[in-house]
Amino acid sequence: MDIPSQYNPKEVEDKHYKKWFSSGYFNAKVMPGRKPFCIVIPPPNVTGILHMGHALNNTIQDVLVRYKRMQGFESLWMPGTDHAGIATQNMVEKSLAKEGLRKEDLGREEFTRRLWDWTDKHGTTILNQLKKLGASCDWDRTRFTMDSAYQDAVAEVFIRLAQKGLIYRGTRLINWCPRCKTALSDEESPHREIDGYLYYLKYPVKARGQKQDIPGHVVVATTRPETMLGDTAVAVHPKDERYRWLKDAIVTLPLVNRELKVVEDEAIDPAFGTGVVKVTPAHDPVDFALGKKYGLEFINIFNHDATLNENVPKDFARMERHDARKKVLEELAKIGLYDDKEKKPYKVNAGHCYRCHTLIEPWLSPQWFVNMKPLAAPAIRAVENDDVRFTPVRWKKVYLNWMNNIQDWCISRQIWWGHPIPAWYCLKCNCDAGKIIKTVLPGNSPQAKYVIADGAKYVISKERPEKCPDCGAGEFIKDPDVLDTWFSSWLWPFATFYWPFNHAGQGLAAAGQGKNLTSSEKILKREREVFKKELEYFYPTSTLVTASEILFFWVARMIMAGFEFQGRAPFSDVVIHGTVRDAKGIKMSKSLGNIIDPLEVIEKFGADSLRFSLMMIASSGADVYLSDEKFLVGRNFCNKIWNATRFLLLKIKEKNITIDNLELSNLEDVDEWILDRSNLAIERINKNLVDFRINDAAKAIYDFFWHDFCDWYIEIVKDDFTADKAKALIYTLLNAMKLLHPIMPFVTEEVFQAIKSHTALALDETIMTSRWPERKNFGDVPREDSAVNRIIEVIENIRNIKAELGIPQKKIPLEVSINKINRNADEEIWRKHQNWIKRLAWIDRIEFRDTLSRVIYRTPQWEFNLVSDEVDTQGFKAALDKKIGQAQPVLNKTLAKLNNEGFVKNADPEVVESEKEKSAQLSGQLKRLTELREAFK
RNA sequence: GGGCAAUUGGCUCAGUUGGCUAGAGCACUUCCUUGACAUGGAAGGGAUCACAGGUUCGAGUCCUGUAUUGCCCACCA
Repeated sequence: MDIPSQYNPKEVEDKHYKKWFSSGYFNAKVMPGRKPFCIVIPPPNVTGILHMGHALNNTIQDVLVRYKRMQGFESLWMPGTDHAGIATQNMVEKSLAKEGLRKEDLGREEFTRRLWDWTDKHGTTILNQLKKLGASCDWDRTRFTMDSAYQDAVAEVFIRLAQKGLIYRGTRLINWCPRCKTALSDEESPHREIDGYLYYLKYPVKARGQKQDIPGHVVVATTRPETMLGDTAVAVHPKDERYRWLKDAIVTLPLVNRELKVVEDEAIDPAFGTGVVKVTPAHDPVDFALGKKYGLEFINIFNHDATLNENVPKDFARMERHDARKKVLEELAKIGLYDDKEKKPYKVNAGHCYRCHTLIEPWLSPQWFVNMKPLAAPAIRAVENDDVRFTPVRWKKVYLNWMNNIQDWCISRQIWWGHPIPAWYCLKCNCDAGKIIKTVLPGNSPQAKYVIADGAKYVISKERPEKCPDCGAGEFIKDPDVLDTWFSSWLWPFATFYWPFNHAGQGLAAAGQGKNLTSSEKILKREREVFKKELEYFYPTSTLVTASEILFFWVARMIMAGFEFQGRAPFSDVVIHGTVRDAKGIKMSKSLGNIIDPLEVIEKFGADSLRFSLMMIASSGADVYLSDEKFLVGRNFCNKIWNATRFLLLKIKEKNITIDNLELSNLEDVDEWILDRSNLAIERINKNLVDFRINDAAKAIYDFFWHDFCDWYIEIVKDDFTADKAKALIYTLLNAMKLLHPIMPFVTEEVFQAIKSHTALALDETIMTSRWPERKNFGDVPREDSAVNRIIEVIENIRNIKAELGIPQKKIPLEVSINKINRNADEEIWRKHQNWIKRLAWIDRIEFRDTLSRVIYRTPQWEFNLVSDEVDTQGFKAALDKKIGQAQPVLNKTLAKLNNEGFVKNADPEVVESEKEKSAQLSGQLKRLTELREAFK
């Protein structure tokens, strides 16, 4: 039998994965009488390529799914991808640019076709990469947020919310990305600090009527001077005495020569700037509110690409916003209304597009919104009640804080890739009312042909309406916008089960896009029943594993959708893990060039090494700092497992031992010891996995396997390798492999299969579906005081003293003297286990005597001497002094406690007792150490 | 501006209801190729638990304040 001394993951991983997949081990189905466990994957973008964040996220999920599967749950991990509207469109646009084309050159239909082509070609890349990682998803269920049944779910949801009055169309100031040329939600426009200036502009003022004692101008402070072209008012605080006179003045907007209104509002801070604010209702959220409140004019001065439009003086039209700023300042300076020396550096917080990082322009435009407050209510309650729990729990507060301040959600996007908005506009009615204008916008707006104004009348319907309910005309245009990607993602936990069951499954739907299905109505009906049952069985799902970045985007909204459309939360636990960073703590990103590619790590060390290392490092919820060396833990552990197995199997072969059952017999103390340690490991791992402390579970199995099993048990048992021992070894090894399987699926399967083929055991087909180990008692072992623990202590003492004496690792004789008290029992332990001591402490013979020529170590039970000429007394004495120096203050502290009445009176009696024991033990120890030290003068 | 965290050996982190001579991994020092593994084994050094108060018989752990760092939210131009 040839087993190489180094584990080679490459030969192993693909082989096992193929086998698992083709055997259907990943598939889950409705199993009445069996409890379900379900995780829906956070669907990666179709544009995605596996990065370390995915590796971390999906390893955690796989660990949980595999653990539950082995525990006998019907364990489903639902996979799929997200169409990622803006991201995907940007990507395809980029590839188009290589051909020198823009999407407008192709037109919407052709561009959409390209998007589908691209999705078909690249959309499964990341799923295949997840397979490399070992992900045990039920791949037959793979869903896509744009497949036909899913589109139906999205339309259904839109219609239901619209019917409830929770969706409305309105003209609001929204976050506009001038590069992606679409509206974004607040969440998609994160604020970032940018360096800017506070500019002081002078607006000419003259008296209204007789009053003469007013200045010639008023100074306003602004960070965005270019927006002054859209000003329609100035504002001050009503109690600001300095500007009393403004009410009776005429303020003129320079360059434009528009008269500005003067408004007074509590919101104005007199202490900021000059206390006078320029008001641009169409381009600033605060000003927008003021505009609404005081009935100001809204003048939109920007095009959709953030160039100035025709609502500004001719010289400025079509200028880019930054150039316009420069020119506005120059022109004002020319007429003495601005002095460049008076600007002050100022940090501005401004929204940025989360896809392309372009500075957001607050822009007034008609969009679709969801009124979120009513949806939030049950989702807040559920988290408050712990019906949905967060791990780590601190996220609960973050969630509640956001939910309690939730704003309406802008869901329309002016892009081409995404779910259509099921809204239709009657051309006749709307054109007659001037609400739809047939025109061509400058630039390349997707709304090129029709401008649908605020207040246009619409019909909400999945299909094109036949007739207008008002005028009876039959010509409609479809709303040209698409829905926010997250408007489909928030349905993921139930839309993946084909809710609302109007469409058949993937196969059928893909074949006919829903059109050729009339002949298959029976199948459709049957499928519908199946899907309903599945949703009933697997929903609510169990645990959602995600990064904190998408808590609001996705997690919060899923909880809301769950309540709204299923009447229940979509999952009971949300596990939030940290962000993957490099060794310096900087977030890994492609643009910074500090990424570590998980696929390269898999290639180099294997998926198990990657998985184990990640799980070991990622303490729950904390950020993960990675560097190449970190993966050595996993690689070394794989190798350790491999070699331990190799050793056992070679020994079994060499001794010609046949193992055909795992009924353990003739157990000795050391066997009971390791079985006890096994039980402890099982307990720890279960506890930690239930609490989602996967790193602690990983540590527990690591310590058990490496230290208890390899360092002690295998080492002790080595020279007494009987058939009974072999059984106990294999039994323990199998249990360890099962405990480790969720984290390291491949090497554990390899070991499992190796055991299977090298023994006569009737094992399961695969470790994947074998039963999770349970605690089992083998006689009662006094844990602390067992003979094995005492011998381990002896061995450690001898090794320790040898090092202190500077005796190199050579075999030397040991003299031992056992104390008279309890002599027989103690001596028996020594005599019985002297072979262990000899081998593991490097002793060549043990002599039992009444008195020793020299005592070098002493315990209450025995004392011993190491016979060697090469003794470094200096080092030994120093070591003794150090030990005495450490023990003395502790003893003093303990005695002080015991002399303290308060302590003896108030402390738990058990604690007092243990302090007493401690003091006795310490003073004994100190006495022995001091005696030894004296003897070594 | 509001909120939430964190601060423990050189580095990364444990320390779960207050009882700890504060643990682990990596790194470091010394020794060992012994018949599974040098991707290994053995031993060791190294921390006044950010700081200042407080509660308590007792504080790394609870409370208050300070400092530093990080994250999230927010319409102060």
